Amino acid sequence: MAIPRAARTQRRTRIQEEKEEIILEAALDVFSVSGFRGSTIDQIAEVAGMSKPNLLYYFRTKEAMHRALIDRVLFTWLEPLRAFDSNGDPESEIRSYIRRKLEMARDFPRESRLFANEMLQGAPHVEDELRGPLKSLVDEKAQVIRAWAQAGKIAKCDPYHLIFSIWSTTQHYADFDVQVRAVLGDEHSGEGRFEDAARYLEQLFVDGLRIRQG
Amino acid sequence: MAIPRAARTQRRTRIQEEKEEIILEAALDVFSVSGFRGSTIDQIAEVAGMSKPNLLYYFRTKEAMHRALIDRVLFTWLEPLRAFDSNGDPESEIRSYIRRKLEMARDFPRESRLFANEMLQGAPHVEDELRGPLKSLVDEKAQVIRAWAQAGKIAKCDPYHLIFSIWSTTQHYADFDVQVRAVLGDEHSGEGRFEDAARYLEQLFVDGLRIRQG
DNA sequence: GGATAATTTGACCGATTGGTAAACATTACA
DNA sequence: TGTAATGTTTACCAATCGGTCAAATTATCC
Repeated sequence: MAIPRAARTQRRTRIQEEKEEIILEAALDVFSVSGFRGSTIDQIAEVAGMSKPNLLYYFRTKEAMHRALIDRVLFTWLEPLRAFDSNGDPESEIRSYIRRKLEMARDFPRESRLFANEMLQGAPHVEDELRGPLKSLVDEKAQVIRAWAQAGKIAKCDPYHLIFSIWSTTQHYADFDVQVRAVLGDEHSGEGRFEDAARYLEQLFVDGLRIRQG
Repeated sequence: MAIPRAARTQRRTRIQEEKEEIILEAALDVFSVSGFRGSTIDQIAEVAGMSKPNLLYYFRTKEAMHRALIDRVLFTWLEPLRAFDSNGDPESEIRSYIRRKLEMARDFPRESRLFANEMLQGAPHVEDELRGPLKSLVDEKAQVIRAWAQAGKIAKCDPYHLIFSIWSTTQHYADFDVQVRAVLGDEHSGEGRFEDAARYLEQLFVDGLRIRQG
């Protein structure tokens, strides 16, 4: 008789590892587009190429699948901020943080959209993680930025809103990809748009628009 | 016998105006959180305080409701960009554009989320509007910005990515509101956060972070 | 006030939803 | 190679989905 997944205590078999990977991959495809409520187990099963009861053998509910996915994404999603080095040079740290976040938007757009979907719905499944680990990490890095500002290395500015603005500008290229492509037109919506975005954003954050009064 | 709404040609009655307004208001509540697929007519009917068949008397399908809502939101959503004055002073135009967009994120977060939801799903219902009217408007304003750059009034920069960055940074406070509140903590997530954001963003766009090499 | 048009609702439909039961197939391991 | 554990599928369930219909109710206008 099959043992329900949650009750298993022994280490996972090869098949379990493989299949769970396939399922989460398919779930990412579906959840990232339609959100939790808008996605169905049948859709995920079809993308994964297996039967619905087979999915439910590995994840007992739709919510468990979403949970596993969100947990994994949430961890890797904060990798660039964790890599933000307090001892580094302010300019190069901010530049490379922007670059890394932009690369993630380019290489992992589904992960970005999954997260965005969850935020739009009011983060019903991850609010604890936001108030806990996320807030702690941001608090820590905000202190670093504040110290830089007080040392005169960068302009005085609210470090939290600085982080928000880096998040939003970079993730925009994943979450609003359709809009970006539509506005840029077919000519400029190739992969080169990430180069252009990187160049623009680095300039924006380092120099601003250097507006001169007419 | 009742005449289906779409076939009516005479002017709308008072009741029609009122009820359609109530329905769209309720639909905005629901669609903005759960997206099109994740929302149900029953949910909207409950929020609107009327029976499901009554909703369907005014809007023949769920899609028609969403359509009417998106059309209206799309128009008002571009109001600030339309108000962007080519003959104005670059600094004050950009400043007030940021301010206006931020006010919209504060005062109309549901509209922002409705739009974000549609983008995340690949804009299946509005891609034409993006490639048509939206692109035209952005093209026009991008030309203005480009002219300012060439006249040396602002730094040379990609005007499209400039517009994207204003969109993303401002709308972030509506779309990712839960995250912003979670990170800022209960103390700083009152309405004052929009003042802080406005101050930070205006500084960012005008001066950048004015990073000085150590 | 009565006729007519507009509005509202309860009952219902077939399709789809998340999830289950149990039979069947495959794998791991002695 | 046998057998017990693991993995897979078909058939199915109750609940919910978008939407229809006809009857009942209300507003409008003469």
